Amino acid sequence: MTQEELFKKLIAHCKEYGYIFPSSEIYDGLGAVYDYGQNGVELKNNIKRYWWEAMVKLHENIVGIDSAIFMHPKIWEASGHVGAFNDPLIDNKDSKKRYRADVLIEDYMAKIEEKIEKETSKGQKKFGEAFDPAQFRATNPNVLRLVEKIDTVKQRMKEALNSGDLDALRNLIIDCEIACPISGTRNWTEVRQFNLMFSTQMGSVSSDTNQIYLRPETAQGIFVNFLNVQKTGRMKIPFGIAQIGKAFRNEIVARQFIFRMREFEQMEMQFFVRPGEETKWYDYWKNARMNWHRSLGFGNEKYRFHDHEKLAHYAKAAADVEFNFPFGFKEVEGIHSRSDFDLGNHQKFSGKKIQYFDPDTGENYVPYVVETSIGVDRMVLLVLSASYSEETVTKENGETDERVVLRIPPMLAPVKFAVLPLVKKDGMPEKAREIMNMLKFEYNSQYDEKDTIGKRYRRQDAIGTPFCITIDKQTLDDNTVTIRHRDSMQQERVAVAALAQTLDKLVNMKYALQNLNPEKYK
RNA sequence: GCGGAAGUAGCUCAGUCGGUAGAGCAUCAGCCUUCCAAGCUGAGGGUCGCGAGUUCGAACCUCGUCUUCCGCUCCA
Repeated sequence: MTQEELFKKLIAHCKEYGYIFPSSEIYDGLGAVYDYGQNGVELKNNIKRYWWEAMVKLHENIVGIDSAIFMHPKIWEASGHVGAFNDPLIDNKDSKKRYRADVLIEDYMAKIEEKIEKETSKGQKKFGEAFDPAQFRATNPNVLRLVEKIDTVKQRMKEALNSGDLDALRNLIIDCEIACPISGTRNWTEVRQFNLMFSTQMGSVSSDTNQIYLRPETAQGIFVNFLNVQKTGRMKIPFGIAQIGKAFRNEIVARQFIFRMREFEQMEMQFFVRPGEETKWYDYWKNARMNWHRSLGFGNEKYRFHDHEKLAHYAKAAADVEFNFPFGFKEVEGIHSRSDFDLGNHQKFSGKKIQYFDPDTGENYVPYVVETSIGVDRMVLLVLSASYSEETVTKENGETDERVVLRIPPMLAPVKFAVLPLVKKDGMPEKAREIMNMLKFEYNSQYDEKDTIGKRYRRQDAIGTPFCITIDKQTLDDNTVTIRHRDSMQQERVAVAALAQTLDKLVNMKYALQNLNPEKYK
């Protein structure tokens, strides 16, 4: 089976077993939007809790917030999103290639620059040692014409971009006779504005509404609350603020199931450090976050770092944690050294002083930021694609059979165990209910008495339930049950009195968290 | 947005020459019950993606449209 087939099967499995449904399905769906079903929401919540506890609970100097999705429009100017998330795009009808209109024009101008260089070097040859490039450029008619052309184009582009006049931008491309580098033709579509931020209006009277954006990242909610948290929480640098929340991006093409969605959830932690110490903390968090990922036990070889060479507008250094998805190594988390870009810009745009007085050094400064930012939905997909497996099992009579099993780490599994009476008679269902009632306050569980026991085991395998508690005749005699393990299919017999404790060891998240304890690395 | 493919029951699919829709699995109820699915009986479930057109008659032919998947383009 190819990876592509496997991925398709996984998507079908997610729908069939209540993990993920296409949004608005009865209305034919809504592109790149998905809903989490009864099992998906449990998995997602468990992932979020594992992250939150690893960050906030285990670190004395990290606290959480939950900021609003709506934010002051100026924030997105300060963050650089208004500038960087607005692209005028144009397609070549022959090659089917899409370009940023402003980039096409810039490339065109760069070519003219090259021509000027050529002219200049020609002049150099002609005049030899006495050649003065500045003088040449100011007088040579060819160069002057080219310079004038650049100035005109630059001016027209600036006007078009500033006024948002897309037709003017297209006319400029036509007038410059810019051709597609692939097809070589000048058969262009209209220029269209792609704004990656969703917008809406705030204020009910239409004449004085403000356009506001749905946040394209959660980080800014942390930055604008930096002073609030630092002061009210008496936080001392270095410290972090964590947040889990929805963000929205109007992706041009959103694909690959829940990997790239228009509405998605992020888990972000901004760590504020003393300038000059950012590299130390950047390395620390790269390490800490990789350990968190590896603790899930999917195999270290499935993860790798990808260090960015081309950096985003805010970044000084950036690395992705990549996971080997069915469609290749892809980013699940980013660790970024953001310098004082964000706090500095908010200081500038808001006019409010955003600084920290460091009692150790006696200095006032704008802290530097090291960010860890992970996609919740990508984590869900990671866990599901790493867990999904189709196995051949050999029966007692030698025949083979297929089973589909989600090997989700027990602490993340939506349903921790199922309680199953071996048969639906002789008081077994009653006994099973009794056990169920005893345990249901601790864990998510299911009761099932329909169909044969083997079929019920397979049903639980398919949703990833790690343990099945089976009540049989012996239970009624000596008050013991069997625990059937999902991965090995092995059974062990346990006294009902010891059941709660036994299960706790198997499914409680705290044991994994103990292994991540930052104190251990001090 | 462009190109390609596909939309029939919850799922996988069949449906001949145009003649009012079928199977298996799944679900539900009952029976039986032997610790690794597919024993027996019965039941529910579909405006054939949507809209026009051709026709006495359309799941099937024609046109349009929507959606999904794959590729291209973009990606903080």
